[in-house]
Amino acid sequence: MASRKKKASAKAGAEVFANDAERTKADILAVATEEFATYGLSGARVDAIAERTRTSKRMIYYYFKGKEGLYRAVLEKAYSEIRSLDTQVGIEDAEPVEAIRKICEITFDYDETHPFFISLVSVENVHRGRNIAKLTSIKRRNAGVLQVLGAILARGAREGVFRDDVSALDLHLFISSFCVFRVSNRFTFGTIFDCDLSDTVVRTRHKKMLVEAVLRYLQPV
Amino acid sequence: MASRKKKASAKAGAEVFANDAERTKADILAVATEEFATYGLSGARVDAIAERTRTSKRMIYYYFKGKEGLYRAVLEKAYSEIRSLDTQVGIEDAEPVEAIRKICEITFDYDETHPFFISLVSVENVHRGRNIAKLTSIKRRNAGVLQVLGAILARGAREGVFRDDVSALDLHLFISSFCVFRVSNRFTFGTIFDCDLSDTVVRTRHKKMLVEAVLRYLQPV
Amino acid sequence: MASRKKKASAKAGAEVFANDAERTKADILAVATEEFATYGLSGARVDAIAERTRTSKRMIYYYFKGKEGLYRAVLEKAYSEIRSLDTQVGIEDAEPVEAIRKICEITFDYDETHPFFISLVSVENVHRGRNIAKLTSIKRRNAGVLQVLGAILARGAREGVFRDDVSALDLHLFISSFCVFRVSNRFTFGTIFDCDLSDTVVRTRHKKMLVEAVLRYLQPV
Amino acid sequence: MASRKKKASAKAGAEVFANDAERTKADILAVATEEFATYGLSGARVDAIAERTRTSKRMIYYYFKGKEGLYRAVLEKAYSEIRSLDTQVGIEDAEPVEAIRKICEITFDYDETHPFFISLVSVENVHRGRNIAKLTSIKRRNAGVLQVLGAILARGAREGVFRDDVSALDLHLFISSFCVFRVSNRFTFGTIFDCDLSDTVVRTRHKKMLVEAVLRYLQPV
DNA sequence: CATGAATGAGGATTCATTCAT
DNA sequence: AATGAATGAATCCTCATTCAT
Repeated sequence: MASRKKKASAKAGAEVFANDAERTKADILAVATEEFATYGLSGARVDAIAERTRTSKRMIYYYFKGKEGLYRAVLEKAYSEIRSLDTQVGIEDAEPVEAIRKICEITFDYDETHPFFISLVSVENVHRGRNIAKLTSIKRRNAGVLQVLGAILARGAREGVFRDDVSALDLHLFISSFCVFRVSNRFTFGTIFDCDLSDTVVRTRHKKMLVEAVLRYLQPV
Repeated sequence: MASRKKKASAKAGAEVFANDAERTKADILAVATEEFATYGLSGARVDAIAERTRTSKRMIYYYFKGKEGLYRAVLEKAYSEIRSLDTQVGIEDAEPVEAIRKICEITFDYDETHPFFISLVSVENVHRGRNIAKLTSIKRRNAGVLQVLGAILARGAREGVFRDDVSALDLHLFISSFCVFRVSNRFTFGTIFDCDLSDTVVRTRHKKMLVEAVLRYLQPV
Repeated sequence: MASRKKKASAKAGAEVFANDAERTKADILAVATEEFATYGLSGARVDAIAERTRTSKRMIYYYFKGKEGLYRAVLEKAYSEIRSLDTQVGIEDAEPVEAIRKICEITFDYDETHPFFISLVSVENVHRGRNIAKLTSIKRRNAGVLQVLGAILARGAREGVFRDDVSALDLHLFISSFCVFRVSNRFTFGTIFDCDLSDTVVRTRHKKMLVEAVLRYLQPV
Repeated sequence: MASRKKKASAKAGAEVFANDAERTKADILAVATEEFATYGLSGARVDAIAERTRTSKRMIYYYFKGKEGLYRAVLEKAYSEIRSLDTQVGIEDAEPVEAIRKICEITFDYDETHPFFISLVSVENVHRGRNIAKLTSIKRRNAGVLQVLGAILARGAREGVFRDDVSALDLHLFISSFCVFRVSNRFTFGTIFDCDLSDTVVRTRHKKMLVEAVLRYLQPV
């Protein structure tokens, strides 16, 4: 009955999922992402995930072996979705200053619109990155930003618009810090300082602030 | 860390603790801080905390009512210890540029040396700041930084060394982002980009980077 | 007693239980009935119940959510079993005096043979009927006696054998008082007055006493 | 400090309590009576009792040895207070019919106004009268009613106003049943039959009903 | 691929009671 | 006669996981 429905809709929009199995897995992952992001690794409940899924709890074990397997799959999927960010854009050809501005803005917007991902990363860090260490695929893919940033920095330095003593790693750290922190710590920061970081006005101001700070920092002396 | 300090001072000057009750509570809090920071709210085990304590599990319930009560007490204590940071220093009288440099460095060093506190804040944010919202004392105390920063910014602007369109809130966010992120996300960042953010050389470089970025950003146009 | 019956019928006709789930639940309920009746709501031990069951403690939580859920289920089942008492009999057609005699005797015998039920009701009253208030099914079913009694009283009055100023409610209270009290208070009463209310001779005498008292009370003036 | 206050007031109104000890004990007993009546033997909490008392938890152990000792003391006190009922009255000299009417009404009123006592008796019966069996004093005192009733019945029979085949025990059971049940089972009865047995109109009607039923039952044939 | 029933092991919490002072 | 601190032993409950079908 439930499977019937799945098959029907799978055939209707056949372009996305090859088959039911993939759909089921994706469904579980989507729900699990939310659960892990909201309650943490230990706080997430397998039962709760199963309940909000089209399928049964048994399927989680069938596809992901167990809770930790599911968590790792969630983590992997979350990280795999940012990859596109840096490679797709094709900003290496743009003017250095513009390229940096673009990267800042894209990063800022991505983090702003993906709070579950940010939360997931927090969770993983609380657990000392034990799981991400095992997912080598993430490493391979995500380290790509550094190439992009490095190329832009190099060209900027060559063209005399950027100083030449800033590493791609440090610049990425700088940009990420601001973008991630605003989202990851919005609750404690918002509570303590009585402000709403998700407010549109604030968001716009902060995006501009980031770009300005980064570009000023990169200016040659 | 907090536990280290506590025990040391207890031995150094016996006058610190009025009685055993306070000692017992402090002991529990120190251990719990580590546990919650390491395993998260749900991941922390009351049994594990009790075992590493001078007292029994029963005492945790006697003094803190339950796991969540203990967590809240830990949170409160952790936040109460930073208060000193901004007020004690007395940097309001220093030259604006020097004052800002000092604040950046103090913040950087504090976060660097208090990873459990940083982790605790992450945990609290994953749980959407539900607990910190109830601890009004934290709010009162910690919002003090803004006064200090505001005064320095105002004087800097008056003296013409700072631009006048930067709010204390935004500046604090900027500084905190970098200092906190380096610690809170050191595992995922370190793994993905194959670097060790706790390395002394890196740390020194980043501290300098922060000061430079902040001061450049504050420069009048 | 309830457990006795259950097991017997389970063996007699295997069709009674559709599946193991129902059997497991019934098994737990039977044991729990005894435990709650004997030790009260707080005095009953989930562990003790589980131990005397075919299944494990975990199942109690699986099926009944918790101790209180189990207690409520026990209460509901106990009350659902009396329903038959009044409706099945079909005494509405009998001669009024005979009908009343019958009802007195049935009530007397039912209470006499169901001490666990009587005890359960005591327990529930000590807890101020908090749980029964939530079980609306009980209300619906058990209030049926009043219809039966009312019809008999009306006919008796019409035929001139009963006075016409007695309500079904009061009559039911009258009958129940005696039947229930004899069982519910047998221990304190028996101890204080050195008598055994469960003795066959006493029981017969009291049954006769009840009928006589009720019929005399109903006589027209 | 607290003891000071007690002594002062004890001296002021010295007529009631011989000393502080007696006052403290009475205070504890009063609170415990309510607690045991409301929550049952296992449901009552020593902490809860202590908290509502002028003294500390330690005193409960000092005076009553433990929870069960306290419960027994509560039981004993509750039963000792009815004693007066039968002996004080001095109705043996009244006309038999009037004497019976009086006894019915006194019993009815006493139970109606002492719901904690009634509840306590229920609790004790759920626990199979284990504790009351140990309190021989209760037995001695309370069995006195039978003498009184017996004397009245005998005189009534002699005077021809009562039948001569009714025992004092059975009559007492009859009267008690009604009076106790109305109070002890008011919650379940009230819920199931949607009525309020504590309503003044109902109460008056039931008191009259009891007297009438008893007197009719006692009438010679 | 799918499901409801079942569970061992562990986890949080509570309780009556005692101890040091 | 009194008190705050402390506690061992339960007691209720939950969780990730597996089994029978």
